[in-house]
Amino acid sequence: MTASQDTDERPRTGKTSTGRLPRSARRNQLLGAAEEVFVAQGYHAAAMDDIAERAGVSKPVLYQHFPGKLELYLALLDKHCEALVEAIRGALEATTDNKLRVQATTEAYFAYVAAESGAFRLVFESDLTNEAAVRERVEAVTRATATLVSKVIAEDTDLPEEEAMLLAVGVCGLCQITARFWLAQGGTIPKDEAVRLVSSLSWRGLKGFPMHGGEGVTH
Amino acid sequence: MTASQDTDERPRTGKTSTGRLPRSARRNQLLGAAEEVFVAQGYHAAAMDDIAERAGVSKPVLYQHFPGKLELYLALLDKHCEALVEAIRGALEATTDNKLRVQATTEAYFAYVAAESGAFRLVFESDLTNEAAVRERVEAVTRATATLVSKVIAEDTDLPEEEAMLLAVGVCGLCQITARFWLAQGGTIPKDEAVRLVSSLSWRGLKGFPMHGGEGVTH
DNA sequence: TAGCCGTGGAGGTCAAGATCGGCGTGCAGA
DNA sequence: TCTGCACGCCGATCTTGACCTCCACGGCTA
Repeated sequence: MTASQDTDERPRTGKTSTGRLPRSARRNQLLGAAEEVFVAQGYHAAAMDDIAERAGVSKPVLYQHFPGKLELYLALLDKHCEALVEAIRGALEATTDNKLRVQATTEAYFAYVAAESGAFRLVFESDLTNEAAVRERVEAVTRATATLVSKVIAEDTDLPEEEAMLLAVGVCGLCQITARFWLAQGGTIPKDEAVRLVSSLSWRGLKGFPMHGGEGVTH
Repeated sequence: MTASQDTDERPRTGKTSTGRLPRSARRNQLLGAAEEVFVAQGYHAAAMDDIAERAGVSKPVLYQHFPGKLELYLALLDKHCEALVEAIRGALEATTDNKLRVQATTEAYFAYVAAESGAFRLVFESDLTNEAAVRERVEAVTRATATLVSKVIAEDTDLPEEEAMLLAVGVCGLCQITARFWLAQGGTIPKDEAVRLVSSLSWRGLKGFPMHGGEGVTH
């Protein structure tokens, strides 16, 4: 009946699985475990106990590496925000043909969302948007990606800056939403087909706006 | 400096402001108070104490009208989900000209988001998406609106059902994302101008897909 | 005027974030 | 090889905060 009768068979060292790790390796392992738990359960439903258990360590170690739950979450969020922005930047820099740019950007969104870790949920489906730090980061991502796209739009159209920005936000949002829907559908449409459809929609929509020299279609 | 100095002038009874109300009126008032608090603070940060205080009643009355916090939230969510679907349905039924349909749908999204209550946050920015009941309702909204739109798309194109659905989700998402961005910008672009831009983007994107009879543009 | 019913403030419970003393391991030096 | 030391880890606990009910009070009806 005594609760301390847990019959722990510790092989010989006393550790459950991974044994003692150097500090940076342990930190990375904790980040990995936290990512899995946060992605699967969201911020609020994820308990620090869950993360510690997933990593095979006890709670105090978690607090020896991160000041608190929020900082742990922000570390992951920053990492994946940066990854997305870089992916979009890469897609836009890969070519100067704007049609191909649209395709590559759409492809980048789909690849980001399709990553097996599911980490896109931290950015696009966070349940901590009330926290100022999180909201600020998520908005910074949309602002950064949309700014990259809007520069391209503004290069070839006569649209004022704010309007180009609105369209850029729209195109990025279109990619994001459709990619998430496509993923949630679970593969009834092949990815390349979905990318082709969405980039066609974006490209035909964009190329109709007035261009330098008046080549644009008016309506 | 004391926070409890709210100078409540209770007219003559013991009630703070509204006095005794019939049951349905009280319920509506509680829903209104809950909506304000949930919109302003999100689900998790909102406390039942806050809602009761906002309504000028005490907590037990809240629990006499709603079994718990979740049910209160779901009641509001259902109300505003239904309102959005009906608005989109109305926009699509207002005409048979598809270009005007796109404009009206976009306009409906902007109007929905611009509503002074800010209730769109319950649907588009909920921080309770891990809760199955909430997730299910939010997905039902996107499914319902996109289905309405996809039927229109499928009427005039040769696209298979799944592809039309993907495009419909995309167009709805485009409206939703741009409307929210436009609102967050706080009026640097007039609403009509934003609607015009976004609906141009959507319409030009959509009308290029292959139509019955082969009139569509191929790429 | 007497009873009833709804309201209000104070409190219970519990989950989850955050923390303290003890233990065991591996290494440095003699 | 033996011994002392330092470090990383763990069980057990504290505390906070939020959801959810119990005893007194005052207006309405017969």
